Amino acid sequence: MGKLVVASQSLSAADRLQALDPQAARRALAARVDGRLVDLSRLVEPEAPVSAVTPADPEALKLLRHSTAHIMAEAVRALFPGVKVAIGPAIEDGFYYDFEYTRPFTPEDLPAIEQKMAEIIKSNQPFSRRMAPKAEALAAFAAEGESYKVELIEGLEGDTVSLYSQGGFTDLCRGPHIPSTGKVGAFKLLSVAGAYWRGDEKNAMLSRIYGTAFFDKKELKEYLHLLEEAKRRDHRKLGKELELFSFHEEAGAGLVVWHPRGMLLRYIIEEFERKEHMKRGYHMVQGPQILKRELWERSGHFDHYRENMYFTEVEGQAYGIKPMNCLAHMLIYKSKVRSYRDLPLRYFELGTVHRHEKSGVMHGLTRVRAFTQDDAHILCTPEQVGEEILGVMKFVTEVMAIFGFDYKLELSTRPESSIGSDEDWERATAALVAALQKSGRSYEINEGDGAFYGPKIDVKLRDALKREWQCATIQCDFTLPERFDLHYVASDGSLQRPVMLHRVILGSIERFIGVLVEHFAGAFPLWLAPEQVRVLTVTNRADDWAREVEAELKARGVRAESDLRNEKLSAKVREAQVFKVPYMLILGDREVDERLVTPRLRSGQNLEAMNVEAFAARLAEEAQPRVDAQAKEKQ
RNA sequence: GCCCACGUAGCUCAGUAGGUAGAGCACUUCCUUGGUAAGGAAGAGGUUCAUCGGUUCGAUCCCGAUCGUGGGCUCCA
Repeated sequence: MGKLVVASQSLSAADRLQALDPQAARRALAARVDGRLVDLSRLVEPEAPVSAVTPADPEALKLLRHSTAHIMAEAVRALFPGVKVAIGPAIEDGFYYDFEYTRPFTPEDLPAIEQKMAEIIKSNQPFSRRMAPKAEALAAFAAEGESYKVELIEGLEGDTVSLYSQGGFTDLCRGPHIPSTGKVGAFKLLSVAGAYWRGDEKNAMLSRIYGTAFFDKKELKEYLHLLEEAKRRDHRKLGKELELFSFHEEAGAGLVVWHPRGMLLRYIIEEFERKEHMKRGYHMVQGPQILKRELWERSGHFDHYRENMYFTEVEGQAYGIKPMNCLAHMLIYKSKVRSYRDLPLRYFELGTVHRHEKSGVMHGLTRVRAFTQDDAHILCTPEQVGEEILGVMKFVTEVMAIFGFDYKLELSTRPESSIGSDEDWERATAALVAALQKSGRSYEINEGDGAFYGPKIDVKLRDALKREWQCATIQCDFTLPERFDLHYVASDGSLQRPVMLHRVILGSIERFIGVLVEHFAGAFPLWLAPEQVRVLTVTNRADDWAREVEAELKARGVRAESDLRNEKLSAKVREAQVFKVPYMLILGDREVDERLVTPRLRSGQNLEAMNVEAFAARLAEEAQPRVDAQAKEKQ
């Protein structure tokens, strides 16, 4: 709460704004006093600077949505007597409110709630704020059976709490709110979901209703359109349409089956990765899928990661199916005596791991139970750690630029369940922080979000729809080298302990491909497109020439196919468009006579007829790994 | 793992107040040789509606369990 002194000559924020700028005052939803948002009805000191928060203000939507959540709570209370209200904040794209009722709410309940909300909005009830002594508020909520509010108040500091009322509904709330319910221009309830009280799975499951609100109907319509666009780009839908991959109930949840086109895409990405790693001094290695259980006990995985692992037994010997690739890499390091002159050693593996994810968390390619990481472990001296981390960060920057992603950085620190000494954690964290600072990029901190063996830098990609995805991560580990007793001979002849960095660039190939599909809406840039060129014949008189063109392109390394079916050209064009093939070559009598091809771009644009050599030269130029601006355009 | 919803032909979806199921696309055959997003005709396709069990004279439709999917929560590359 603000520490505003109510002087005798204090005016409400609304009055102050009225005096300052009547035009803005009319549109104001709240006021900003000393940088703090307050209700228009709040009294403010005469000297305090006041400005209007109008719908154009970035904070305004949050206010509106939070107020709409209150309106929804009022509607739900009116329609479902006995319901308990929990919390209802504004979120990224809207708001929600959590309830406890004799039964969970279902989508069928939403229309009635929306209708009631519309009535409340139409009646234009003012939101009014009052401060109440804690004891009084507690008694009031307890009398109504609002046990969640009671719990919230008990957790609050101070002697008084603020309450907001509109119509017949009063809620514990910090505020501020819009002046009255009539300011809600457009809203929609979107979905229902279960949610744990206070986000803890040990607590009761509440019934959550999600919705969104805007100042006018046009904005709501645009938002709903964006949801449609996201649906259109959904990699699960496109993955099926483009014949990239499939999932099968009979195979198991979260297990991807790659079809030829999807596998080709994977191959292209993996080959790109191998080359990029070789350029940067990594060695390719490969470990087995299963390793003895004792090894997982030694590494700490058995104690800290068992829930996520699959185990099997052969001839009385217990094995763990690998959920991470680090163990084999340590065995390689240990296979001979290492000198400081050998370091850093960078082991790279496209390693397929299996993790037993909880049944409710799988999601297309982005959350699966078996996936391949572009994983590497860097073993180096303590002095080399900083430079190695920076090297990885540079690697990430270069690769993301090629794929066309912007990203942000996060630092995750020691979690509750972890191994290693405090000193090691401090050293490791300090090394990451130093590298982050040296990189000059800003970063956020996630307390307690590190891996069990070390802190990490997470890289979150931002895709074309501004959604964020966790892909790359860099983890600093002093503990596993200790547990596996790794060492190297230092320049003075003494045995020293190396430091290990765990890192991935794309993360999981599966997830990354899912993100790529959505980012490009399936229209991959030429270098990634599984099928780069499709040769289309106008009549079967061009079949021989088409076969020749296809063979010639293939010989030059172009991924070309031809469509010689007895179909009209328009049908062939349509199918190639559906598969989002970057180039079509139209071959009719004219092309046959002059041994030419007429390229048609995915955008619909036609190029002049040219010979195969000229076309191949154009492709060779365009097919370098880099972002094709055209491919990012909407299809 | 938890809450809610859903699971009908390869795909997208209709349908039955419980009486043994339909369309479009795709597929096959034939006709058509047609210049830039679907030419025409015929045919085949579900062991009967995810699986198993229950209620019922009778279940795709009601109930339960299991598997899977979707939206969330928790967790995560």
